[in-house]
Amino acid sequence: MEPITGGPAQLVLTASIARRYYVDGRSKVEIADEFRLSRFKVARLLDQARSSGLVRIEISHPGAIDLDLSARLQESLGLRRAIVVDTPEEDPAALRLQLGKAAADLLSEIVTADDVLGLAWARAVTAMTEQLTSLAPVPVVQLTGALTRPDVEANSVELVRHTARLSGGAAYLFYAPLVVPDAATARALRQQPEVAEAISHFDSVTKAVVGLGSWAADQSTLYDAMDEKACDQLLRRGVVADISGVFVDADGAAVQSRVTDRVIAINAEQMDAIDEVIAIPYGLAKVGAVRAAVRSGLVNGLVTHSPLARALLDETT
Amino acid sequence: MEPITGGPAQLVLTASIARRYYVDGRSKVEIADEFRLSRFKVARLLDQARSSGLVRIEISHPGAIDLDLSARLQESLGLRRAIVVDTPEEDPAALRLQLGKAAADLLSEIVTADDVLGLAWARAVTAMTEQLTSLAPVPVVQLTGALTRPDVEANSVELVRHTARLSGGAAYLFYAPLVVPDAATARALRQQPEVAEAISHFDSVTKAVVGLGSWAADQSTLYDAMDEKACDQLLRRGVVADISGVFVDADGAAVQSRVTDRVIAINAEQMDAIDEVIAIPYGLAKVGAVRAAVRSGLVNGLVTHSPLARALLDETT
DNA sequence: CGGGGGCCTGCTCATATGAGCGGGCCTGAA
DNA sequence: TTCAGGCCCGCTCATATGAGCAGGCCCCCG
Repeated sequence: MEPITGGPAQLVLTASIARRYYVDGRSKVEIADEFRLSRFKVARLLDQARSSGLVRIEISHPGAIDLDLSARLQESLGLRRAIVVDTPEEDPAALRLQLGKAAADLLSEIVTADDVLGLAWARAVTAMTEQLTSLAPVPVVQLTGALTRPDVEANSVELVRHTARLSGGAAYLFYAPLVVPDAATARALRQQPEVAEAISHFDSVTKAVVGLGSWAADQSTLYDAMDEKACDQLLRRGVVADISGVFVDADGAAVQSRVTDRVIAINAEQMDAIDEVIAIPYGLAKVGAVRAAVRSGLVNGLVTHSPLARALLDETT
Repeated sequence: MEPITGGPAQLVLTASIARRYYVDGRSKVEIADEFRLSRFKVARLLDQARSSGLVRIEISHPGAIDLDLSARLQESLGLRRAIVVDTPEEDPAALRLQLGKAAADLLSEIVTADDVLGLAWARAVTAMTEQLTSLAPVPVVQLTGALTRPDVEANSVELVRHTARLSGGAAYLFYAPLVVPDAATARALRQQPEVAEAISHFDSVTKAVVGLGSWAADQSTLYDAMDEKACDQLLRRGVVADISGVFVDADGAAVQSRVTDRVIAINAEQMDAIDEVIAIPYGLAKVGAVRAAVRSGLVNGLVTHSPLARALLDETT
């Protein structure tokens, strides 16, 4: 891999050839003619140049997206999409803004008129919709109930309505909380016309953007909204992440529990049927949750920031 | 050249493909299969990646030689050889040491048993021979008389003898000054058996290392050793460089003059017949001299340092 | 609504390239 | 000296690649 070449003339020759080939883009045959060598010799020198590290190839671009890291993350985790925003930012609100922009760009690029878009409630998803400036005309389906927190003004309904308006497509939205105290109430809510209507469209959703929380205090809006008993029960069942109301353990298996019945949201099976499910995680604390979500296969697209991306890659090693 | 690509997903896709192609070395067909694209699409994305600057290729190596600069210098000046040592060093003695080492490495690499080596007197050439550790067995021919200066202990005879001993080949050397007061003395000296013997071998020399001075005070050992009148005469004739006793003007034309007859050294025609003539210039003051020497076609190999190399490239632009 | 014009796509076919091979040469050991 | 081993070279032949082209699509303008 690194035995570097021989004498200085050899080195300079190799460098000249590498320049001609890689920088000037000439063919090996042309180079061979120019230097009076056989094309085989040229090919061998080029191999040598690469394997000895004499030629270094970097992939970079001026924007905020770290393409190389994105590509590596995508490949390493087997994702359909990965966008890594290169920022040292740590403030959650500022991060949401940057990731929201990247996710919005991604969404407007990949959503076509044939799609049906599903949106779950999450602050990051809200941040994305706020940055969205154009979108193919598609139906927009609300995937989860809303959580209203004192520190968050937007709610899931606004999010869906706003996106549908921008797109010009139909909106399937409803007013209901994400989690209710008991299964019976949840069942009753699901019977509500608007809710039932939205749910009936879950099967046709082709692309979705979901929230992704680590199952711990301050790492999941759902965790923070739920009673301690239920949280603990799920913890005991091995839950490490919630994907907009779908609980998964470290192996990526969806966890069913009584709590599941109290959630007004798309279920694991329905989510699994969606072609592209994108999450926008940030913060190093979410490493485990992201891994679980990706393992589950439910989430196959990520928009995140470089520190988390690096942590994910490191863990893989 | 720089219109960079479209959406983020597109960008990441392009980056992934570039990684696969350039870093992993897969073929375009393989990549096309992997990404479910036509090979044409892959080729176009790669073209785009390169032309947009997304893929950057650098040529570098850990040693002291700046390969990229060497290759560019060689190409730009149309040289057979160019070795650029990357050093900020300005002290002439230290520079000679470094360049001598590089030149020595070069010489031991390119000299084969079929060659006949010619060596002129010059401090840089002396520095080179001192660094020489191995050499194919070849005859070594002294190309010029010696100049003895109070600050230089080695002389051209030692230089040739030492090299021949190292090589194991025959040495053709003689004791004579580089320049004498009048043409008659020079003629007489050339009749001397050893001198005549060496001169008779000039025609068979295949590789030579020569000195290169800028025709000005302190920029040429020969200039400093010569009487003012002769110096001025050559200046008026447009001489800007002396190549071990061969005078050339800014256009690279060899200048004949009465002074030429007083020099005991290889002449322009003989030097021109040598396959490879290497000089080891240093110091920014020599830019013009190097250009002239290269233009003349007499010198077709350079071992120099990065500041001078850059100056030469700048002038060419 | 109808018709260019530009753009993207994948094709054909000639060319460039890679894998693997056998021959010549150099080196080191007997 | 002779011989075996390793190395470097350039060949053959199958494969990969590039240039240029024609069809289809979308968008914009009339």
